[in-house]
Amino acid sequence: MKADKIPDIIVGRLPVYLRALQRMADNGLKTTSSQELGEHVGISAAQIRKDISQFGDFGKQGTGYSIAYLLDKLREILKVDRIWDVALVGAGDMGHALANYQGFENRGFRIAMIFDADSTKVGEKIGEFVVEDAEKIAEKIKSAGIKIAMLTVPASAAQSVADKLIQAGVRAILNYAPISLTVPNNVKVQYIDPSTHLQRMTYYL
Amino acid sequence: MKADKIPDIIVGRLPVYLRALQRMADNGLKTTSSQELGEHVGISAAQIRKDISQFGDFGKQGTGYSIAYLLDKLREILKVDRIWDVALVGAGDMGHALANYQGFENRGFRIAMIFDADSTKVGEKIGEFVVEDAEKIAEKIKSAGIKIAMLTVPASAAQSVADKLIQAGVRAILNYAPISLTVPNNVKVQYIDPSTHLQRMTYYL
DNA sequence: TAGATTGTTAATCGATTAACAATC
DNA sequence: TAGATTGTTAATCGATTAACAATC
Repeated sequence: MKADKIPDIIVGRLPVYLRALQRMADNGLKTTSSQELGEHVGISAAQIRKDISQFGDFGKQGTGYSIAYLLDKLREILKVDRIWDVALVGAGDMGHALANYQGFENRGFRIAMIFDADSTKVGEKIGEFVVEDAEKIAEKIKSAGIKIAMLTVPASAAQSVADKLIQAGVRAILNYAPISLTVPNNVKVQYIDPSTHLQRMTYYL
Repeated sequence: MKADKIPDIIVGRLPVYLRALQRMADNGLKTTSSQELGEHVGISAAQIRKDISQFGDFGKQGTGYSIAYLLDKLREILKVDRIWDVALVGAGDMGHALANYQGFENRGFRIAMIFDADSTKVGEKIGEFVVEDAEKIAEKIKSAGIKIAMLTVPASAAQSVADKLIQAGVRAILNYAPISLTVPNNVKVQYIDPSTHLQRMTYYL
């Protein structure tokens, strides 16, 4: 069955399924079951079947799911059956690590430009890119039609940079700055803050 | 009221409250309300009151919460009223960025040792640390009593390194490798995979 | 005191699980 | 055909919200 409005929590699990399936495909596997996929990602088979069935009937009774077919479908659903240009703002250590990161390849993303507000960093070469002046964010992002940005600036600058990005048309922000951003509800934010993630585990130690 | 078993989803929000409160304190604020805190972090006031009240009566009718007091309590609850030694495995770009990251200070963590399996990296100085041979993980982590590790190794090595870490006593893993880990249920894992996080947003573009 | 805001209850809403007919 | 596994339903479980008495 196809539902109209898919809960965020389900959408959030799809990339995890996608990643596991990509790995299975790399290992030469052709089919899998909700049971097997569930064991890989630590989610119940029932939930995986329910999640996937929100988008269509992609499996076959008796044999499970064709990995290649389900990969195609998930990529299409998540709109990563294309390559998205991503802007990176902040050319510090984290920005450098992301700029050199190979893990965006084949996952739907490509860093297209890097900005920094620090004039000593502007002009620096990082891989194939030259760091551009943060003053040019609005102009460059608008003319390139970029919708996705990664933010690796200090917390004190994050909100104002986010505002500028959104103003320029960005609709998805991956925020590495350790601060909650306030954004309009047509803009999505995901947070990566290692300290916060670690603090989610210390409670249980 | 104090509940015995706190849902994971509530524990997961506490670090976000903690971070916002720390910021308020840095800005010189003395008290806040569930309403105000909620606006900062994008969560309803009712939910914040409910979450916090699981652990005790930390607020005052009419005036709200003392920021300093609530900070103390949250740090205590999350067990970050101390400094945890953390092992970092993987001295690539991401490992370097984390080794140089200033954001663990005052959040309860300190990197204590860095490992890599690549013999050309062993001995390298990163900040105040010298990269140690991954062969020594078991021995060093056990003798230091380390419970927390960050994993920035390739996906292909992540599971076997995780197994070694757990064997040596690690109970919390922050995994930067783009792969789901299988761990016993007395071990916690948090995942940081920029591609996965980005894919959670493209659905909505 | 009057106003503000908590902690808590009950109602609502949403997510997960278990079970199984359908069917490959 | 016999065995396996899906998609879906209904039941259960859990989380969020709204409302308000208590009280600072």
